[in-house]
Amino acid sequence: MEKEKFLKKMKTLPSAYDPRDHEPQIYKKWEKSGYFNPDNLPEKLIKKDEAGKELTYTIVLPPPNITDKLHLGHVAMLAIEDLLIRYHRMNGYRALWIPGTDHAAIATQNVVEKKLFKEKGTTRHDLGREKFLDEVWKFLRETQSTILRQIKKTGASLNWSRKAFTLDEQREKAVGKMFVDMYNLGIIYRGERIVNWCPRCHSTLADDEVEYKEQKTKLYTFKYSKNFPFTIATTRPETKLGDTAVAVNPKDKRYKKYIGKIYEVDFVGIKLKLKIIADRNVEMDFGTGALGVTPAHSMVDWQIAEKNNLEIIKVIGENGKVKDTFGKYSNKPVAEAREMIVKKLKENNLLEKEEEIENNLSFCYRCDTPIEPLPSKQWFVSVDKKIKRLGNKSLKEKAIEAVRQKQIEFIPERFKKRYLDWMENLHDWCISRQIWFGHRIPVWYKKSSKFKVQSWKLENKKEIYVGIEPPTGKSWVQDKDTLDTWFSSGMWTFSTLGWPDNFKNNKKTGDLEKFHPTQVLETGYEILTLWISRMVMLSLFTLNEIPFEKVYLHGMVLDKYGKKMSKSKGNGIDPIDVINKFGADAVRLSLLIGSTPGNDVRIGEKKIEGHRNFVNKLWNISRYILQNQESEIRNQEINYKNLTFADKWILGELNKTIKKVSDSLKNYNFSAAGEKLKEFTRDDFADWYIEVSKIEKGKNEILVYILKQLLILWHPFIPFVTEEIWKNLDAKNLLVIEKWPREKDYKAGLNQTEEYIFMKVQSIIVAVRNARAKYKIEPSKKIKVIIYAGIDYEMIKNEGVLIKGLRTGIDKLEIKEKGVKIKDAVYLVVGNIEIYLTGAIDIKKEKARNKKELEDLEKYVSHLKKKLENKNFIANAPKKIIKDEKAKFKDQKIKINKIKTFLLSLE
RNA sequence: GGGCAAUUAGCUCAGUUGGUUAGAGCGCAUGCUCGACACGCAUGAGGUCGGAGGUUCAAAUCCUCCAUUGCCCACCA
Repeated sequence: MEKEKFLKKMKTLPSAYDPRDHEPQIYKKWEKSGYFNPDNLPEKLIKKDEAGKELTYTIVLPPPNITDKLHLGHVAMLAIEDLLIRYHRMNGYRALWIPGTDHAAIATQNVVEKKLFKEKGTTRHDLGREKFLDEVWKFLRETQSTILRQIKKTGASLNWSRKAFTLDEQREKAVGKMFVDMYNLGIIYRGERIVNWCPRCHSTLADDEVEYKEQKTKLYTFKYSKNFPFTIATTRPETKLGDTAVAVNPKDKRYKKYIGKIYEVDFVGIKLKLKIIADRNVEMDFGTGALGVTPAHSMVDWQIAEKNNLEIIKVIGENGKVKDTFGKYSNKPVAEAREMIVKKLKENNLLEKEEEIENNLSFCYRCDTPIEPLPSKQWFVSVDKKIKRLGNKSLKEKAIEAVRQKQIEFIPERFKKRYLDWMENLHDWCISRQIWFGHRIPVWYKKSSKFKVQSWKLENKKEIYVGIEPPTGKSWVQDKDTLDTWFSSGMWTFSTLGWPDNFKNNKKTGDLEKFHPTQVLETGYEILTLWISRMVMLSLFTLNEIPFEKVYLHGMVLDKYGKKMSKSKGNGIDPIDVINKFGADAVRLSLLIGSTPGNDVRIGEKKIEGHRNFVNKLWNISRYILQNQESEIRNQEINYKNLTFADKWILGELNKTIKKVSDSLKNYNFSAAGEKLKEFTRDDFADWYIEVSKIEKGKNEILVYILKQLLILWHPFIPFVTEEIWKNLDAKNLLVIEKWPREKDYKAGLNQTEEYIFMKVQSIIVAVRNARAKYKIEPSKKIKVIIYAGIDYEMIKNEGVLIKGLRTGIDKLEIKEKGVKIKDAVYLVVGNIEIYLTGAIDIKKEKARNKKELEDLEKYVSHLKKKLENKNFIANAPKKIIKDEKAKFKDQKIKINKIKTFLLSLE
């Protein structure tokens, strides 16, 4: 009769939690509540600092590319950030998490270009700039909502009303203002730099568009002329027409005497003036150890030339041919010029050696043409120019200082070194890109002028106009180039908070005042240098304030074989698939647990499945409690006067868990926090306390209380299922805004001895329960159990002292009890079980059973006792004695847990 | 070439400033369908912590060297 009633009750909630039935509705409910917007959070939840100012907590979402589809790396990022945001929201902060997308100029342009070519066979040059950009925007309108929609599926509590895009109107304003400000201060200037030029595509290539290939090339060893004292080696004789120096290693004894000298030579009919200079980048072992410096056509040589103020002679033009100022070599294609020069050298007996070497050459990723490094006019941000407003420090200095002085901290710390190393070697930042999609450079030139300018100082103000709004009149042409995407995303922390409108007369207002600097920037370590450094510099430049206090770097998400996930390999896990299959909670948990900051994480479906199972476990815990505890008890206070041993213990464990979880989260140790919660939920609460509670059924407000606390603690990790259970508990508010539990002293925990004994008792109680069920013993009947606290559970079981009796039947327990000598027993009651714990043990009897082992044990125990009791004895003991002591027990394979229990028994 | 990391159970990984017995999940073995949960429960097997030295009363943890793997940067004239 009673059983039927119970089973009927059980049917109201399904035994397996199906996320698909709940997640979409829950997210809608959250959005409707408005709590993702910190302005809407209830006043009474918000904490204030000593000055009476409300606490805020801000994270900007690293904007995914607008054409992206969600991958597991995104989900890892979202899970971590959502965890931080939800945790702080529940802790009384006005927590703001700003969503947005990045226009990802190069990537997006490439996608559209490829698509156009595939569908219509047209290139962007066929279309022209305006029509091509129309196509890009058309494409973006189709794709842009995908990533945002997918982000919502993960449960991310982003403030959608503050959504931003790196190329929207507000950001365009910010970018323009930044450029103009920097230009006016001389931080932005125009200069030359070597770029990767594809003579076939007639365009520059970004560094990541260059492909390197091992190739066999000829290395020529030659003398420039007869009057030049030594030979040099090159794979590109034709560029030697532009040499202005020869570099050697300063340590190289062979050439030391030549350093500083200038030679005028006749190189295959062309006059060159060569200075011998020292540079430690020159390898003594390569070639002849002497390097002909061609500033205009090699990256390294360019740097050497800059350092040594060398003249720059351009030999090769954008068409891949020699320029027209080189006599008979003029206008010859590179390969032809090379042949001619080699031939000439041979004729003059200047070619000493011709050998084949393996060489790493750069090619255009699109057309496989060898790259021609060429100098080209570009816009730069100076990182070295001192800025008055910043205490006469440069951007570089400020950005280094902020980290050195620990205004910005890295998690994990090792990335601090990488940041500083990179920063210290930082050269001026080239911000112009020869692509069409992006923020167009806000510079206009007079149509008539030829902008032959080398640096900002030489700009003729009448010929150039720099401003946010275009100049009036038709005589102006805008610069064709666009800005590096990192220029706009580098402003992300403050451009999303209303800069420049919210920054008047050097004072922050509105959101900018409230939420900047942000607290954490959480992103993948691969963009540490690309993005983070730029954000630091731009924020310091314009606000003279750091953009964020902490940088948390997560690793890459790899497949279960440790490979990068990619579609072409077919090894990728589509997060949307697994979210549908296992639920967003399970996916999030899989990415949070078992991963540590800065380290890559491997993930396979099996892992997600395991966490799905755990989520289901939590569901069933609540299902059991909900069905057994009537609603009137759900808000009842705990009566601390009337606690059982078990109650005290579980409340004590809960306190420890709250502390451990809170501490771990504060230290960005998400995995540890999650694992501790899992351990408490399953091992302590479900497998033990709930089982014990079944012994004495009835009202138990502690069950409900602990469940509620658990839901709060779990919520930042697995928001959906916890919110759903919370709803079933007749809670008035959404769990999103529930207060995080404080670690309290309930005076409910156990003392150390009690705890130790209790740990022992745990398994016995479960065994009793099992035995009761098996032998159909009335729940009301009292059971008396006697345990040797001094003996390990394993020993008890093996030796069949008491537990075996329990497991095989209560009757036998009674019989065994007769032979036991009890003294100094501890008595306790759990439900209807009376437990006597005794430290007494009949050593003689045990000895007889296993003499050898026990002797060893006793010896070791006394040794340990000494060690434990007298640390000074150990500390002060001569080395030799300690070593002898150790040697005595070296070969004994004694399981230490036996020793420990023995130790207890001897005391 | 420069730098950073990793190496712990069959697999994937934890292991906070050196300190009682090196942990978890998965997998494996055995037994459980008893009133939340088989997406479950109980019990168990499995590790000389990559190798070699060193520091220390005490090392997975600190130092040195070596090996293997991965990543980042520079780029070979």
